Amino acid sequence: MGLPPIDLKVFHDNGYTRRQCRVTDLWFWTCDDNRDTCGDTEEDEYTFIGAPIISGFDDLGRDLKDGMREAFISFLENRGHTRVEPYPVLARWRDDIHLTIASIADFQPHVTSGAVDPPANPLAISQPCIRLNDVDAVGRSGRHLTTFEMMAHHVFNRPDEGKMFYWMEECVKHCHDLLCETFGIDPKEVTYVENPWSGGGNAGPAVEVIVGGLELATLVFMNLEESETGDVEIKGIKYSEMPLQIIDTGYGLERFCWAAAGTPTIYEAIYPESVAWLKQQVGFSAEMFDMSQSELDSLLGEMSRLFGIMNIEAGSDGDRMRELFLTKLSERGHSIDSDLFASITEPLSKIYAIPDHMHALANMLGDGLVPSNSKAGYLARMIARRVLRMRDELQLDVSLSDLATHHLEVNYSAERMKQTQDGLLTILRGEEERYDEMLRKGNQVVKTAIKDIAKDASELPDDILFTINDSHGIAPDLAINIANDLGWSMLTLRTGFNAEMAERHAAMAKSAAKAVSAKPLLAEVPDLPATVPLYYEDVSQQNFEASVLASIQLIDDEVPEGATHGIILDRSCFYPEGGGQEGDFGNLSCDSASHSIMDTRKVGELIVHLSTGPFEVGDLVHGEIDWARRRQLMDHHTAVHIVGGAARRLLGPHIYQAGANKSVESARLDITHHKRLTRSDLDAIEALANEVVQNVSRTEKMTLDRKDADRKFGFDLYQGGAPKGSDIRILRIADHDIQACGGTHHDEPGRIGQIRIVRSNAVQDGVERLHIVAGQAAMEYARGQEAILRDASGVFQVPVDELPSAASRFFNEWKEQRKRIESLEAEIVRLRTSGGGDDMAEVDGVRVVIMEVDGDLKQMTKMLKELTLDNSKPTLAILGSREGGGKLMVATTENSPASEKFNAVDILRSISSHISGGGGGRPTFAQGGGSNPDGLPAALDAAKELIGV
RNA sequence: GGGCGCUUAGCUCAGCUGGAAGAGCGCUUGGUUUGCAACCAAGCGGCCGGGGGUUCAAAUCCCCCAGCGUCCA
Repeated sequence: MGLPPIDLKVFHDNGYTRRQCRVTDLWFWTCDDNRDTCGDTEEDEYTFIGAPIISGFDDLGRDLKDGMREAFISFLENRGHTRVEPYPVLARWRDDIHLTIASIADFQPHVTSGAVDPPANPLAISQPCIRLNDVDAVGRSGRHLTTFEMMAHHVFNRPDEGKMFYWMEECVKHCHDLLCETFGIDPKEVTYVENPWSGGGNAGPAVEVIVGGLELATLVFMNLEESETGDVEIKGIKYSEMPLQIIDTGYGLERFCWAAAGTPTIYEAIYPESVAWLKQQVGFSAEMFDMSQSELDSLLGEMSRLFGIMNIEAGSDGDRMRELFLTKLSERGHSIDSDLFASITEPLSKIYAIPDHMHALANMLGDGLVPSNSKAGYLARMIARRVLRMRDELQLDVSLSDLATHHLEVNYSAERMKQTQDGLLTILRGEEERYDEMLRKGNQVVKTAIKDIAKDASELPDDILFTINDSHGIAPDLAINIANDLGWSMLTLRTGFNAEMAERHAAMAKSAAKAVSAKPLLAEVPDLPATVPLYYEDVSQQNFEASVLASIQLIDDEVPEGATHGIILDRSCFYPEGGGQEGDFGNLSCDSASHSIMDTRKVGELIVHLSTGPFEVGDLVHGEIDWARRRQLMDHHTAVHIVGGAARRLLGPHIYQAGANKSVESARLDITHHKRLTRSDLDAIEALANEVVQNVSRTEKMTLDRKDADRKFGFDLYQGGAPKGSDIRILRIADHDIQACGGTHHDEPGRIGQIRIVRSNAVQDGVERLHIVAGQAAMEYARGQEAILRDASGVFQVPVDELPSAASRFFNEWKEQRKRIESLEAEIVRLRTSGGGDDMAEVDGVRVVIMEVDGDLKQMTKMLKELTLDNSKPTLAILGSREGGGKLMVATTENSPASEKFNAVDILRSISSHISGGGGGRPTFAQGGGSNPDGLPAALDAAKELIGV
């Protein structure tokens, strides 16, 4: 069965009745007796355009948003909710999404799974979000945004534990009171539409709150989880009730602002200064279209009302929509043709989209994101490029960083930014440079791609357009523009091409998405209590006693040579591989057996020792870890934290750990940064890191509940990835670096001794990998480097400090001498062929040179050039060499009696059998080789005979 | 994480159905010019990113590595 109807006292108390929508068939509640649609249909126009439906707000833009947000949250505070500060827009605490797409995302997965308590309960928040799914509709639909704030009240109920804060009845009442009392909305304008929600394995009843034809809020009551035996069915999937029952609401801050402002589009309500400024920069005005201002205003107002009922989404058929739109417009007394329509909406949609995109960029970069060619960074780059493209199409003479400066000034609240304004602008300048470079290269790419296409062609082959887009970043319509400018004036882009390309990308992504699941280490994971880790209590503990709980044959191929059994103990001070730190090695022994431990890994909460042999369950064993190895791993791990902190202090707040690895030989730390690091950057980081090693006497370690950890240190804690579970282990190195980390670390940084940053390389755009050696490994690295220098200086016979100059001198001399040899070889050929000796003859006015020489094909080529390139001396030259199994080359002077009389390929073919080979080439230049160098004289003799000399 | 592309003279790039390494700009010298710009002529300048393989022969085809770019998750 499906969900029962939502029938609440609050509806009846306010005179609402339940009806079925004539258009959508959905059930809804209304107090307007004349209403027979749910409010969100193709027949329901916006009622608030030019007639604000929310009262009490006179501002626009940032002030309006601030006022609206505050009104919302303080309303809920007065009703027992706790205000919670917004989370970052980069969802660093999650490994499944890059961006925060909803307020509930803040609490997934740990709070919504029940593992961790929420920061407050019930709570109120206004969470900045970014969604790029509908990016194409932004600016065109009048209401789509890539970035918005989702205002929300959330409740996490545990009825089984007697914790039931409130459910549907109270939730809808809060919502209704807020709308109709605080914001003074006429209840007749409000409809509540029943529309069950499901996604991600959960589901529940939900109510869409439609006001004035616009969906202002959604109230979701998530109390179901997917279950084969469930008794509730939604969209063909069965669900059953779950212990945690969550209220997930979402109120669109910007939509509330729009309804309060009554502007033609949402953009004018929240970015009024930017829209006005851009219009002025572009020169967008009524005169542009031969209209009076009032005519244009009236037209735009009518268009916005229409936008409300036109479902303009990404992927919808643009041509059909336009036709429909124009028809409806003319029904309302605005007869315009599609050209005029386009000339108004095209620039306008860009003027609207730019502030939205700039806001999204400010949110992302403000959170410390570095643009990149992959992952979250790519999303920022994509938005930046959209802005630049729109700017170019508007022919705006403003840089991206100028746009940002303006946006931050009029629309942004800088106290939200972790990144500095300077840092943000620097990053954007870099992005614009890249964009310019891409365009410049793109021009060249288009030029070479189309050079074989007929000038009067009307379409480009799909493959060319796909390749130009995918490999060079030039969108198909831009490629066509470029081609038009280059003289292929008939070319146009087929309608729907972009949609086809998107489909093609989707298909590619689908076929590439084959899950690579890790092979299990053990055939069967035994049901045992979690192994008690001893390595956190005392990081320097090297021995321990424990009892064997299981001894299981290893099945994975990916185990070290010799390891046969996985030993599970009740406790252990062996550190299992994790957090980029490799596992411990060592030894386990009891009275009857002793085996080496080749590696240590974690399976669930069990520490598995990879042993070279079995133990009996119940054996009491003595464990001893390979201390030199562990100590080196600790050196490297602690060093990585110190280096990361040093990089952040020197390079900026956007420095974030993007990955790390710590082995015995060295450690790697990947950091996010927008520029390549120079050696002097590395030197500075290295120097600061070593200062920390010397000056910070102790590291601080603590374990906090997740919600306390979040509150105390924020989300920069989770640099090493999103940790699981509710307890967070934290390592703090003074104020230098604070991170959640499950690795083993020195209590005293000084024990590391020294840190060297060996080199850096780019692991992807925007991510730089630092190669680090610390402690003993640093020493060994230095020794190794010195040995290399000694060996090299031994070869050159110079002191180490003269190596660079000696090497460049030798290299230059080598180049010069190579050239000298070439010219000498040519000289030898000249001498041997100038005197009229055995090597030279003449046949019908053609000089014939047949001789054996030294050298490979390349050298022989030089000689041939010497012989045949002089047009005043028509020559047939046949050279042979014994090198590499025997080589033969035949050439004639081009466009001369020699080339008319002799065919080089024929001559070569007829003599190459003597050296058991073949070859080919052009009629004036043939080359070949064989496997019988001793046949060379015979080949040359045969040639003489053939020519007749 | 996956796909695609690029790396050739100081710079920007052709050449890549394997067969004599190119163009434009810059540089040097000479010519022309009162001088400059422009123009003309000649010249200098190449481990064709690195390493392996296939082949008589690789800038060109195949594999690996490095650097860079780009599209998509």
